[in-house]
Amino acid sequence: MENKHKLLLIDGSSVAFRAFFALYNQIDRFKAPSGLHTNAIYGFHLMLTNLLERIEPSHVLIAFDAGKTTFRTKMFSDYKGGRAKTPDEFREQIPFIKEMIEKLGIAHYQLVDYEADDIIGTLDKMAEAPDVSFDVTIVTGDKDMIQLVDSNTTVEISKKGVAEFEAWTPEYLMEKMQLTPAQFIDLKALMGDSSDNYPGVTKVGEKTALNLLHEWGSLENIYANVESLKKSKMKENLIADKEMAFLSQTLATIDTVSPIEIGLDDTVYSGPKVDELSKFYDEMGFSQFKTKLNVQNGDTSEEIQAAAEKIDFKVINASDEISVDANDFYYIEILGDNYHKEEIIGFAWGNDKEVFVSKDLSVLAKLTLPVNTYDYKKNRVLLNRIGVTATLPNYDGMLAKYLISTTEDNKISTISRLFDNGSLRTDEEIFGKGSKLAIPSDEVLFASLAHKVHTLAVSKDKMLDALEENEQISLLTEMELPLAEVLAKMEIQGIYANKETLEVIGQENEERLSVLTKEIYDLAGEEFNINSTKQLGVILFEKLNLPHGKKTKTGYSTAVDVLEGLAPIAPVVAKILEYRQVSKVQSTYVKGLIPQIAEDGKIHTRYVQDLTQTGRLSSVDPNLQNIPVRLEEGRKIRKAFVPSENSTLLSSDYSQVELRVLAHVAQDPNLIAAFKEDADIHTSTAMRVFNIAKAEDVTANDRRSAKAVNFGISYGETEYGLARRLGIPNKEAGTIIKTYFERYPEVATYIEKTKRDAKEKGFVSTMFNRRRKLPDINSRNFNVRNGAERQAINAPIQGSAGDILKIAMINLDKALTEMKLNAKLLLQVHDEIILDVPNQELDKVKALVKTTMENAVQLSVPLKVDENTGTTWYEAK
DNA sequence: CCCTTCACG
DNA sequence: ACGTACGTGAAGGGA
Repeated sequence: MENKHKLLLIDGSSVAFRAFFALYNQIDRFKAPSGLHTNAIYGFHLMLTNLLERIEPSHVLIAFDAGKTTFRTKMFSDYKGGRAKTPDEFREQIPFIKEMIEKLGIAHYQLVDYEADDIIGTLDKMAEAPDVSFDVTIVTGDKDMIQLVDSNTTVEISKKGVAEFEAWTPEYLMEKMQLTPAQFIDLKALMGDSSDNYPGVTKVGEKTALNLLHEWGSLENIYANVESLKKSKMKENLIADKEMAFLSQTLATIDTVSPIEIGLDDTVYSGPKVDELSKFYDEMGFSQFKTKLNVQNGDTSEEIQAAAEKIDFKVINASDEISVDANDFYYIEILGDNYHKEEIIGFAWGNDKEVFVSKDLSVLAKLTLPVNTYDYKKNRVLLNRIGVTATLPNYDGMLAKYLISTTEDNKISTISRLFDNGSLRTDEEIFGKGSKLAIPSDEVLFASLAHKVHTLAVSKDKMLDALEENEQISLLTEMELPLAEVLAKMEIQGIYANKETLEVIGQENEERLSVLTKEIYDLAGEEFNINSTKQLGVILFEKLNLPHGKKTKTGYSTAVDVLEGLAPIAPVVAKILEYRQVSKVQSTYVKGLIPQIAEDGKIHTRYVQDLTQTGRLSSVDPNLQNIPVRLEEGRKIRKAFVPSENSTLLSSDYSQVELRVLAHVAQDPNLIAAFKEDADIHTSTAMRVFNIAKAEDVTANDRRSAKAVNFGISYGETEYGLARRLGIPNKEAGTIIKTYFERYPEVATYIEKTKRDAKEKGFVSTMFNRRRKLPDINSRNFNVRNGAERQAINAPIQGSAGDILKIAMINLDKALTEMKLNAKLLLQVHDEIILDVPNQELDKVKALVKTTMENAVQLSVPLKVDENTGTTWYEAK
């Protein structure tokens, strides 16, 4: 096969500008030793690295604007006029960006009288000549270059930060705006461009321009038919501004035959000039890039150490005396994440002054604890596997970092960056990733372990200060740390899963799937891969010509709601829906779970304690928080989950806990009253919103609507969303929401206050001071901002409910121990816990779980717990 | 590796 | 003028 070349063309001026503003809020952090600001240089580098890794181009060119005046200013003197002066902090960085580009082995170019766009357009056309045929990716900060997209040119526009781009292709342009690339020029001709400062046609914005183009196809055709437009202000404007429209069209058109003096051969990507680049990084103070560069070029560990920071350590063997102090940290390394299966490959302990490392497990067993940790739960499980019981410390670096901020991950390398000097290399750098994951040499491994312990020790005080500042100390010591112990025990305990039961279900599924497959092939008139949405789309919407609803960015959507609409008119669709259901159960829950059953006949999930934005847990490897329940089809899977001998499964769940939390935090009298009366909350809302006097007069449909509103409110639902969900007109949904807020006025006040608070402080909190930062809450982008507002409304509710169950679990574990009961907590599913209870303890434990959960905290409304028991999880629900 | 789909609260 | 509910994890397809 022909090896296709890939050309990456970057609008350096606009990307640099984007980079500058992406890191503008941290401008003071980015300073070279010389005092030069480096945020744009750094951000530009990040973007570049990201693009080079993702696109793997063979050729790259970065084009810059040459100066203020261009051939366009000669045509229209106001072109790009009226722009705010570029900040000095930005301008001073441009020469360094160019220097960096050269050292990275990338070509850059600018041309007097022309813009970067024209250079890129010209090279793009050269790269499309039949004898060369490159794949071209153009990267820029604004939409002007969308006109260049075609079958082998993609335009990526920087969206957010330094890593997010929106990729424009002809298909995407058609889907988003129903325009061809050439029409995009006419769009700008009509609507003008405020940043390039040409006006287009008076009063014509994007919407009107799109309507005109959809109707007439081109600017020329609009004017050819302008007289046939019905009399309106718009028609007058079009006629009056005709000249400006065509001038704008010319200004908007990129010159693809500009007189550039370079060719494609000059854009070959040669790769970094390591020594020069390394020196440049020193000048800029980019220690992380330097470390990475050294690693990529296979330097010995010694040199890596020199580039990073050398942490001294002592290697300890089984026969050595060891010393450990309660203020020390310890850290245990495994390859990958699954601490139920992976072997310990080394460990370290110590403090910011001295660190010890070892690979000898007998040494690990001698470490008498408590000692500060990083991911206590992991250590507790790993030590348990070698017969050692870990002791809970008062501080855990991972949990502390998670509580301080959920915006980033909580890796030690991230802690190093945020709370130390950032010299710690990432695990990916040390161990590789994917298929290349491997244990490094002892030398590298030990250095890395020592550095981790050092980082944890150095960062502890700063992180405690941050927790103190946030009033989160007790959240760490009284919630997350004790919970880590409870979760560790649950994970170690595991839940029995019956392989035979799963196999029987699997057998039945296979038979059904093979029948369904045949039926679908028959109805479709051909064989195809039913699991492929792409192939399915072709069958349904091209071959069978069914009406397609929404489209995804890759093709037709075949999601359930779309298919459900088609089922009545095409029998094959009903079969496909049934196939999907069975196939989901088969692949994820039968085929997926069987290999997860360990030798002890149990499944041991891992709860991720430091991930969610709201404070909930998540469950992985396997996920036991999404075992089917809603449809009988999948619910059968629960028959495979069983208690230990002479025991029963007990499932206890909070009833409407999030709405109760809402009632409490909002202090809404009507909502509180409803819960105090133990009313059916959805019926109660229906009565209030639809003005129904008696509960028995509430129809099923009223209740369904009320239920949708009750849930929607805590997610910040909009009128449009509710209308769609209920299949009613927007206006009607609007009335329902409006009435809801009249009946529950304090809920309305609470939501407004929460949004205001979030905008002011940049974060929201749960009842227990857990925080969620909302960096987008003041975004100028309507969608992004609205999204953040919904998160602001939801996070305190979902998060407080999560915190409440965490408290209940800690209290319950304690009570079970104190009462010397043998019942064991097995699983947690957000508002529900599942226990394995010896039959003779059942009554006692049932009552204990209920009271413990209902009294975890005192709210203005009662907490209510429902319970179910059974000899399988299927029955206990 | 990203996208889509679908399982749960 | 813009798209649409919050929070997750896993599997399969296809580049």
